[in-house]
Amino acid sequence: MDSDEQASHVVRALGALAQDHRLAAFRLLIEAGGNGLAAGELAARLALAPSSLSHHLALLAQAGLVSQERRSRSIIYRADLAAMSALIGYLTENCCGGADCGIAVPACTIPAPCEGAAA
Amino acid sequence: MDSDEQASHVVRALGALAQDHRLAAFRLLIEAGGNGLAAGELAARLALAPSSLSHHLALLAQAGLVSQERRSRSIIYRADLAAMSALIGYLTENCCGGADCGIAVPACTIPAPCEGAAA
DNA sequence: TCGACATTTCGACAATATTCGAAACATGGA
DNA sequence: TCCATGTTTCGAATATTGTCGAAATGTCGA
Repeated sequence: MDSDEQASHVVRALGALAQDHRLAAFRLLIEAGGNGLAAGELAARLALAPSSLSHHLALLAQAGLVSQERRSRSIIYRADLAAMSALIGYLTENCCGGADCGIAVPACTIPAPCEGAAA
Repeated sequence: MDSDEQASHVVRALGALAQDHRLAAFRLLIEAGGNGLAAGELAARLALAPSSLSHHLALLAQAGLVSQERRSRSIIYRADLAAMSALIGYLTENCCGGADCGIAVPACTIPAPCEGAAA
């Protein structure tokens, strides 16, 4: 990926998170961990019409921040931590790659070694 | 700042960076370091009309990501590294505060101890 | 096969964003 | 004081976004 492509991808990811409902949805998915959440469950928690939420989830998916998997009648969404980490990595480099920098980015806490993404 | 306020501030900061020209402008300011860049210089490098750039800079300033200082006829803009660090910190917690996490955010490299923001 | 459930796609609408030129404002020098 | 320079504010045109209801798609159980 060349530099322009990368920047354009970052803009899309930032834009995907730069909206109240989408940021809230993503945070719920992070909180839900490997289990993920069904689209309907998210819509209910955010008090959004299913079609509105579907649109937002499509944007998040297009930015690569969430993945989807059909499970029976529901479609389960999960946050893509690697994509999020890559975004943070880009911002970190972007923040500290310049002329002067004395910022310490708080390290990722790694609270638990993943309890597994099983249902 | 309560949680909703914080999220709303983060949304604004993300939105400020979620645009080609604004992300490019911010990156130029990061690169320029403590010296900052004049609005006109930024407009020239981004090939944008001065009024358009002024609008973008106002958004970045409103999000707290850049500061401005008049120097003679020019207005010098500088990236606010602390604000950027806070944003990255929020995203990092947001990414890693959930149920499972094994992501290592690359540490800030701290290339130089700041060569001073003097003119 | 049929009906109920979960979600997406489509179509439309209001709200917001991006862009520019023209005009206004601020600063410094002749 | 007057003019040139650098930037912002204003006003308007176009594009994008966020929202919803209605209809279409996919899945399961009877």
